[in-house]
Amino acid sequence: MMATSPSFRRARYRGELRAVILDAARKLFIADGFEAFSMRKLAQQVGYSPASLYQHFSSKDELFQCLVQESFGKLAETIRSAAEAQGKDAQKADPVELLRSGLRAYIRFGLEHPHEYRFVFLMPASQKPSETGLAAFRSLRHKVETCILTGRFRPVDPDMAAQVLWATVHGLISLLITRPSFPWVEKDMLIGQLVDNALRGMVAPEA
Amino acid sequence: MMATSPSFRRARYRGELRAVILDAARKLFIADGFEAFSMRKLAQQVGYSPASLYQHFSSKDELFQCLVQESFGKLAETIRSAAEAQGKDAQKADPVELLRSGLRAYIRFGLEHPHEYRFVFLMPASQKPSETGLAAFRSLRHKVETCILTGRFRPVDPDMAAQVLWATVHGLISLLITRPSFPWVEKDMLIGQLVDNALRGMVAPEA
Amino acid sequence: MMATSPSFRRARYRGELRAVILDAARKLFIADGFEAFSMRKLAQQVGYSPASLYQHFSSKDELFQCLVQESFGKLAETIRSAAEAQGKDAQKADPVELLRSGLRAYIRFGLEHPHEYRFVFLMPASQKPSETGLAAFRSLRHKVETCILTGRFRPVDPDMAAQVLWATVHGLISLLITRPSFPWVEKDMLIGQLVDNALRGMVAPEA
Amino acid sequence: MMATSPSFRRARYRGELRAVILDAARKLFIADGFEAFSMRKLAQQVGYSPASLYQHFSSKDELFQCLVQESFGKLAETIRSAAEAQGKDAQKADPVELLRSGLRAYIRFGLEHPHEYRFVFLMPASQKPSETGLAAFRSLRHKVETCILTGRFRPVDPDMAAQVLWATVHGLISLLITRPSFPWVEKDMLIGQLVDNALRGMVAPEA
DNA sequence: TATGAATGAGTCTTCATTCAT
DNA sequence: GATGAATGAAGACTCATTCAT
Repeated sequence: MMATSPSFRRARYRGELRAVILDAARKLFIADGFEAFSMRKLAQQVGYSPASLYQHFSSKDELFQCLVQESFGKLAETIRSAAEAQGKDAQKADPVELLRSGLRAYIRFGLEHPHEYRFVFLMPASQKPSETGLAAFRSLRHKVETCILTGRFRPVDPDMAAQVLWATVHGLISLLITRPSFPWVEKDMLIGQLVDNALRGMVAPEA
Repeated sequence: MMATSPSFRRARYRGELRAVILDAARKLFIADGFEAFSMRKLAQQVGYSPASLYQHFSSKDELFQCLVQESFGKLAETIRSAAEAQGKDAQKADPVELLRSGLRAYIRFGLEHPHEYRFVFLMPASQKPSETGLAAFRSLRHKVETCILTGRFRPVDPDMAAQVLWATVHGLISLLITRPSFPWVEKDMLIGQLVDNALRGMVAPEA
Repeated sequence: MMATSPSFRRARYRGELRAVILDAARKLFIADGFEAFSMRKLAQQVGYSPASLYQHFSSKDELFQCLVQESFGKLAETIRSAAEAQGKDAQKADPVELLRSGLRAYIRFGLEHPHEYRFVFLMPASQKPSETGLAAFRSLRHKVETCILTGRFRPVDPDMAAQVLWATVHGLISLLITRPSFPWVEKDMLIGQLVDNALRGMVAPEA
Repeated sequence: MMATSPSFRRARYRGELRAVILDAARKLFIADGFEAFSMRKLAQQVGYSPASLYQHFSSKDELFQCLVQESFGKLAETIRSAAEAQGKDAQKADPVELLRSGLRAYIRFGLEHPHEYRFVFLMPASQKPSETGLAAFRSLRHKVETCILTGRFRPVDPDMAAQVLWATVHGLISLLITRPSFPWVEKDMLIGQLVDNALRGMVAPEA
């Protein structure tokens, strides 16, 4: 890696270092796993002394929390932009379709950013549900509510329905991430079927 | 605890020690988490010297793998016995109902033995799917196949359907385990709805 | 504290900073003890960067020596002013009473400025007796000499008598400072008795 | 030092290591002071790896406490044996003389074992007065009481008198230890005078 | 003058593991 | 079987200090 070359290091702008360190940290977490991560290794990776890291992050824990926050931010951003993209024809469009594409976007994000997803959902987490996390869930529930209010879904508790959907998609993402060597069927089809199946179970039978 | 008393130790039969050690190890994992586990603490818990453990397990890793195997065994056994319990009237009974109660048994096991489930599915796992695991999955797929062949399910790829179901229930278990502080709705209802919803999405529309 | 506000800092005159730093350093020593003191913490307390301190003190050690000097100065000043206060009627007054009040002033200083006293006498000291220290001792010896020359004290070596007295009062100060939780009797009485007893041992028996 | 030679090390008997480590630790404390002491240096001195020390002492602090205890033990033992040595003719002997020789023994111990004394009285101590320490003080107070009850001392509070005496002798010891370069008068005479003077101040005037 | 960045040396401590007894 | 002793490697983190800006 060029990262350790002094000339490269000297070129870094002010304050950029936090980002550089965070990137390297993420790589290490990804490569070696949560347990194998150490400040020493990170310092080596970045090309600095271990002590240097502590000028940018007060502790290993703070650094890790930053990583989680970043990942969560990306997830939230993805969800939000996906929602906005469809916001235009939201009124005309079938709310079930909106929900379907939202769920797919969520799964896609998880699979395309497995490490971010890991940070957010598959790691010894700070126990309290973050406000951002709750906001994301509320957004999902809102979509579900629309489906129910418009009669497209059976009349069920929107909280419960949203939790069922979240659990469903989370299950697929986490299994695909943590069991990559399982003989899965073709993934896109699997994703499609999982989402379709969950929604099909919710839609009200046509009069 | 009496476990550390010499007299108690002397009473142990040969080979029994492996079990004693494994039990203590599990307790430690449960109590302190994966990261805090160490051979030293285990030895102290058992009442032996750290060196002694190496006469029963060649390494920390082997010990851990044994723990995983044990947990997996319990899971497999639970599933199998649940299946057998219903096997008698399997021919008469609705295959969808068989499947439903199987899925519920799986979820129940996960929630009643969160640590076992954690060992099997939520830990930095040895990557190859174990034969026992595949067997368990095949058992699930078999039930799904029956549903399809009897026309109770839409005609879909049984592999895919089984994977969808597995992901669905796994998602709920893992979220309930790792995010206990999320404001979940009443659990039994949630479980029921999740399973019902997934199955409802699969059953063939009545002619 | 306002000490860290830039506006406050800007108001400081040149050279004043040394004093500000020394004051903060003393506070830190007092609050956290000698071992916990560090340049970093000092810098933080003062509101400057650690590097800044090195423009005012060449090293941690120099800074510490300054602190000791300061403390010693206060002690010397206290003793001297106490002596002067009684200097007026020195000729009429009983020299033993002068000595008594001097010793009491010394003890009082130690107990009222335990940290100063600590700096001077209870810390890994630079080994050579400072000139200031010797001067202070000479002042004590002079008072003793007067007692001897006027026949109020037994005819003993004034050096020895002065050392005995110094050791006696130092012992009380240092024990009271370092063993605050010992079940001491009432302090003022203890001080009075200690001084009175030492002097009583020295006065010549009345003809 | 031979201490690091393997052949020497191998010769060590079981359990002897604690003593070896403690001795080396004391030397280090003496040589470099409390602050400069580190487990690393100790390990190097003893010829072992740092980790080894932790099999004999659970922490740096425990090791230090052992050192203090040992020193205190020696002090207590010295005092006690000195008392016993005179116990035979205790009834006939002048109680003041008993006290005098006790105080001298205490000072002698402090000067002959300055490091022990340092550990016990001149170091950042665990704050509560140890039971052993209180016992030693009570023994001193008892001697004082005898002097008072037999009319040899003025009728004063024995607690206060004992504290005055303790402070007096402690002052001399600690100054002689920490200020070795001060121009002291001849030590034996100084000791004699200090003790005699303190006692002289306490004895009741002859009728 | 002040400081952000950097660091080499050092802190205590824990770990899994080995080996002679 | 069991263990006391020992260790190399690693852990997070702090320190006083320097230097270019």
